Amino acid sequence: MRPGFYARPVLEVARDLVGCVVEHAGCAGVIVETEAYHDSEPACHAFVGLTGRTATLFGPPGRAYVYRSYGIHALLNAVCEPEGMGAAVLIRALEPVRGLESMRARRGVEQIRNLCSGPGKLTEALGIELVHNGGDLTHGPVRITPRPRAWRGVEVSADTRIGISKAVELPWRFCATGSRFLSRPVQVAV
DNA sequence: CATGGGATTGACT
DNA sequence: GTCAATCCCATGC
Repeated sequence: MRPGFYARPVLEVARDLVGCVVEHAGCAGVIVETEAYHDSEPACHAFVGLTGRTATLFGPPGRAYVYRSYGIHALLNAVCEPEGMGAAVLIRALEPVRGLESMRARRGVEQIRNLCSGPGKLTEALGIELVHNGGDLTHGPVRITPRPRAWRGVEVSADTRIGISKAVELPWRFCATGSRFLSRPVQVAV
């Protein structure tokens, strides 16, 4: 990504990352779902301040923050805002575009829609592990590249975040409108 | 040092 | 709808 892309307010980056491409180990997918986290609100790991666990979140923008969830899954985030701010964008779902056979082998499932439709699924599909925590997302090995031409005008929908117990009301989830590869559908207003 | 709580998923009723 | 699997680490004594 261009210099300074990640050193912006996390809500802007979360919206702009939709349509961009995550690559690792010969696999790639277009981001169709993200969530923003910021140290000002209690759902963010950085809310507790600077600790060993959250050091990456407070570090330079444009790095990967990878952590283990529920003892099982590795979840991929992009660190945002200037160094010293604890903020990141959680990558929640991809539309697979390259390396589908490798993804199928790692995931043990065949259906394309089931390969990367969740934050723990996409890290398993691409082979992203805890060792990638702190890595540079512009140079790899885990990389994020700008929107392909076909995704430049993608429409983005906002929704509330998933799977958290605090600050549940914030509309900080961003999805490619109408995508069939989301972890869950966007809540429709009644 | 002991405890407890997850930014989840898949299997099962 | 329920529930277990299972790792990391912040917190509190």
